[in-house]
Amino acid sequence: MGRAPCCDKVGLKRGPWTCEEDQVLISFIQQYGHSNWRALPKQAGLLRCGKSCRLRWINYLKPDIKRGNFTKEEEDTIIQLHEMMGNRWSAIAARLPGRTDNEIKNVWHTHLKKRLNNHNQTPKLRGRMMIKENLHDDTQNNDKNATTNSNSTSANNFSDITSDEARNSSQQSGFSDDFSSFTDVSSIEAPNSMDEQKYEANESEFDQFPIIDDTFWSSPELCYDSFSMDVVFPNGTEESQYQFQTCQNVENTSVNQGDNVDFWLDVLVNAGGTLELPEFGDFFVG
DNA sequence: AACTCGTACAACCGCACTGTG
DNA sequence: ACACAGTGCGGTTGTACGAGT
Repeated sequence: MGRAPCCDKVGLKRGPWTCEEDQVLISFIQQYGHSNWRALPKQAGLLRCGKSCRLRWINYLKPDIKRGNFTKEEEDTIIQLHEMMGNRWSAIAARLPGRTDNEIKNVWHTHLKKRLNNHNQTPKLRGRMMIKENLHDDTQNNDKNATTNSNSTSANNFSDITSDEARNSSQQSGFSDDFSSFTDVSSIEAPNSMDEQKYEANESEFDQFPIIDDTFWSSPELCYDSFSMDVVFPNGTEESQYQFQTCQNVENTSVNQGDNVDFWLDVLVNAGGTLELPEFGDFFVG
């Protein structure tokens, strides 16, 4: 059985909104709010369906909507977030205050896709996570996945290895102007230092860490709650907080590459700290 | 001036998700 | 557990407008 349509289309107006309709909608919402979109047009005296009213309000009339062209920074952010999240426009819009998912979607299809195509190819997100120090205690996973050695030697090795990998990867992709194909996360600082414990992973352990490719964020085998972190770019000029959201089904988790993914993501969820990217080559944070 | 074509963006459509009875 | 209404989301379409011929 199909669902009933959201509104009865008979007698309802479609197409572009007029100034008068906008004014009616604005003043009604200012006065009564929009607790029920379905009932709103009738109450407001608009010959539109509730869905159309909601869309018009959210995408155009809401007071905090930022109009005008996207800045270079906003476009860069969209590119980065899109690489990370894919076509999850609402999630991307959540990171750009005043911008709507529809607007971002449009600007992606009309401007940014082209801009990336001009670079011959879309940059690939690829990366590995590594926790160096200052993390919450997690002794259960700690035994399995990390040592408590606070010496930074391994972290340096890690940087060397990934630098080479990054360079190789970048060469293979032939993409090195604005982005490369490797994301490297070398350290996380937890905000709460009371129960911190230092972790470090050696190279062989690191080799088993999950690669963060496109499927990482959408694979049904990798289902986690959301987590966020600050990413500091190596040139020190850009700093952004990235919200990673995945589906919520930890029950059916099965990770071929071992349990490390559980551990690291648990740590990330709990830490919410700062990531400092090592100093090497070009790279893309997606 | 008239026409065609491409671009930008607002709006629509259908499906998915969530809350509720 | 189920059905349904309301809402959110992403893909797609429609239309206005400017550039080119």
